[in-house]
Amino acid sequence: MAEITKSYESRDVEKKWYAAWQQAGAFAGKVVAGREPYSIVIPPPNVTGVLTMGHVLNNTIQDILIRRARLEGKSALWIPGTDHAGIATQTVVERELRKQKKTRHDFGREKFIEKVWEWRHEKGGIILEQLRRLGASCDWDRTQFTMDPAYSERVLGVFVELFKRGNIYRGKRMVNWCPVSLTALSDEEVIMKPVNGTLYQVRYELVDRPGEFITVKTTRPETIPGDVAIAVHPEDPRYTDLIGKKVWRPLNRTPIPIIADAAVDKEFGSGALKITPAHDKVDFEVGTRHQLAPIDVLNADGTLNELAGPGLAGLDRFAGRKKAAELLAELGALVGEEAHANNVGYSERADVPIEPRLTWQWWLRYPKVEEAKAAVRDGHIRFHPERWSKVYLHWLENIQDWCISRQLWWGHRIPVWYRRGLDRDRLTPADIADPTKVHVSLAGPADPENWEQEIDVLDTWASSWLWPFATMGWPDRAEMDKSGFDAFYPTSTLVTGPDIIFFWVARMIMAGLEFVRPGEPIERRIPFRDVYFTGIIRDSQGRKMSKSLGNSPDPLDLIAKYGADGLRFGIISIAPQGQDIRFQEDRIESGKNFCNKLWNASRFRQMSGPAGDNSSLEAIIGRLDASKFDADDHAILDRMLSTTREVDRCFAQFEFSAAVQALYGFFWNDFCDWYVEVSKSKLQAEDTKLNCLAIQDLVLRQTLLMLHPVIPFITEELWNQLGYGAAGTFIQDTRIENASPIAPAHAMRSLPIDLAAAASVGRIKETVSRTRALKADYNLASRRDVRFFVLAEDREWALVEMNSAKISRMVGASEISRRAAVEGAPAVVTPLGTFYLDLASTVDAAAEKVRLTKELESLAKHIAGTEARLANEAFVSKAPPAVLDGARKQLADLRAKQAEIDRLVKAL
RNA sequence: GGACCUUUAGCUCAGUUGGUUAGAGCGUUUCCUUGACAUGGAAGAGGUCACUGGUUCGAGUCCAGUAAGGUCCA
Repeated sequence: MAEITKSYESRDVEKKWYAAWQQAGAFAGKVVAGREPYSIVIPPPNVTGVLTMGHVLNNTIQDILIRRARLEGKSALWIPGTDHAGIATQTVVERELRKQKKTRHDFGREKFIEKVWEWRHEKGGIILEQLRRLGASCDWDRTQFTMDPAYSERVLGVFVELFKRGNIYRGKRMVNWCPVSLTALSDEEVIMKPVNGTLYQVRYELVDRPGEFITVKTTRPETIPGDVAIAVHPEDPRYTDLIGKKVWRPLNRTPIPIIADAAVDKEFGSGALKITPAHDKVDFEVGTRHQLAPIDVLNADGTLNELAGPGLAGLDRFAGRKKAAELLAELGALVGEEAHANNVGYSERADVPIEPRLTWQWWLRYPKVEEAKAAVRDGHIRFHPERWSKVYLHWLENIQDWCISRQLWWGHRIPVWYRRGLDRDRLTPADIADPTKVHVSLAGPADPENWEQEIDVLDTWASSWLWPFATMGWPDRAEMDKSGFDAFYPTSTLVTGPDIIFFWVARMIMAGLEFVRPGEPIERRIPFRDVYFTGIIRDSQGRKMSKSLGNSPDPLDLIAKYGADGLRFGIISIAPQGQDIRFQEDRIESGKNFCNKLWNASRFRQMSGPAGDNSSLEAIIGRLDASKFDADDHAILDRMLSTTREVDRCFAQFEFSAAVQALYGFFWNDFCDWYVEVSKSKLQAEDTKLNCLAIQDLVLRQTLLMLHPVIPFITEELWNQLGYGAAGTFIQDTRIENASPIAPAHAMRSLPIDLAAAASVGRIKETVSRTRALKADYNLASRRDVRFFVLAEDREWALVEMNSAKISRMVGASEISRRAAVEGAPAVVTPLGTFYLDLASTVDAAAEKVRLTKELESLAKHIAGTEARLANEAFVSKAPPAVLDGARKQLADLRAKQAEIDRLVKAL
């Protein structure tokens, strides 16, 4: 066994073990008979992405779950992969081409897609490499990409199937158009932002009553050339006589009608609304109701077209807005302007205002909406924290059809072929359903020369919503068998952010219910049982981390600085369930320090004595000699068991942060600060040495097992250095004993824990602590040769005597002796008697009096409080006996202490 | 406009079904390089639990309202 070095150096250890794990196939998710399956699919990161702190948190949690499952003896599978991120990837590659002064059109669709693939093979998926650095134990042999041929076939197959089932239709409807990406977006990809704009008051002159006007308020004067009517509310008395009349449209001057429609809000503006069906969702509906043909005045890129008329045509929409206002002013039609704050939809990716635009698109009527609600409402799928289920249900209640087509090149090209020569702008639903006109299939038409394929591709989310089953070979039976589909589906836990609850979580649930194991019970068809929503990582000022702010640390820098384990431990310890997280680097440093502490405690064990037989739990327990147990042995084993129970509870409830804190407290405070310190005297005595070493081994072994999912590298290294596993095995090959089985297991292995003895440690600790404080008060904290005299009852003194070597060492005393009486020395009242500090002669009586009086004051306050409670008739008659007893005992203790200090003060 | 979250020590946060004197880490003050660890140890200071009412013998915890900050949806 090599000697453990003085401090933990993460770099080499991480490299060594990750390679060893991979080489041994330790992450392979295999179905093993008799082992409960446990599976996770990674939320596929964007193939253009690099590792962010959000990924660190999210993937650390997944790794914790999967590694814990392995320790529990489950067949654990974690499937990694990336998605093709249509817009993002296409944008990245186009940006590179622009450096060569080229656009995708210079290459054409086929060649451009080749370029994207080139980019993907060169630079895509860096993030998966970075996840390895973090220690993620994914089954890398199963890495998937949504554009892989097999995966693509599954995506397109689903399109064909949903088309057959009548869920998919083609329609010319208002979509959210991104004028930068030049594609439609789904509602979910539009972010509403408050914008300070201008509300323009524009008057339209009545055709048959020159000099009379109707005034409307609009934020978008540049769309006036697209106006087809002015609408008022049918019950608005101000306008009833005008309904049916015509007004002059001020730009591109033409008469347009005044119509009545209940959609108009009488309260807003003047109560009259300009109707521009091509550029507003509500207006489009109004226009349809009144059979008014839309006039589209915008080009796809957001510039105004010829229909906008001279002066506006060719301008960008924002320049056009200013220009339109100027033109209106010149015409005398602009009668006012006011500041106006409203919400404007922005494109999520390009961060520009979207345009409502009328285009032909493919739409999906979501399947299994009701069942998807039931799955969560009835608890087949559990959300953590539970409150997100409300958000989920609310979205499903108000669900809208999903625009699944995108005007991009990079993506799954929609498997629809149109008969050559058809006018695609005039296809009716009947035409679409007619196989002689429109062909929908995976294979394509048998006579391709007569057909033209749809040029649009599918929304990326229309591929990732199949992720939990398409990554496991579905629907190909042979592939499913190969991947263990029958065992691993439904997956166990999904770990993701609440920001994609609509984009991804809800859609996966509907997809699973629609396609997997039709006819079987709901719990067999859902894609996962638990969904854990992480918080969002913010900077120390609470701002979201973003590239533009530059406030996002590079996780790889943090790994270099603090180690992957330090980063993992740190990030988990600051990530409470369900809350956003303020990132503070010093917490990551704490993670590193904890690793070092673990390292050095192990080093201490190694230096303290020969390694015994550590090859199994039984072997270590076999080395224990219960007859040699003292209070500290009982206490540390008791705390080990209670910590195990607590960690087990935390895992069951997805409280990772609490688990890490429990382990931190147990290991640092109970084991290192106390047990290791008292060990130092126990190790001096030959008759207690071996038992003490065995206890250290038992505690270290169990601690390493509990910590391994969180900090896999260092625990693997120490596990091997300390010889807890057979040669050639990993820590994950050992079964962790969970809280539920561990207490009986230890009891059966004749490990009797004396709880009363364990409890006495509390009194010893307090005595040590108070005595040290007394020393510190007299500036003797660092002296190791102080003498104490003790006034104590027989029972108290017996405990002091039994533990005298430890207490002397912990306190730094050369001698602790019992006296019948002591005069004129500073003293402290402890649970084990009154300890007098022997200052040999000189005591500052006045200072000592001040010190003790202060303590008396504090005591008096507490005594008064407790007395008041006990004097309260209602409390005595209604409080439960245990609380009452506790209060009485507390009062008795406080009074005894008060009497003793009183005596000390008088003796001065 | 609707829904949800947050408010506890200088900072970041715990606080399980209401029950002894409200905890942790970091920071801070004093002391200590003693043989696991200075990435450390010891001792200390620091809180009217946002506010107002209510329920209760008892409220950081339950209820109602108010205020501030945040998120999502419209």
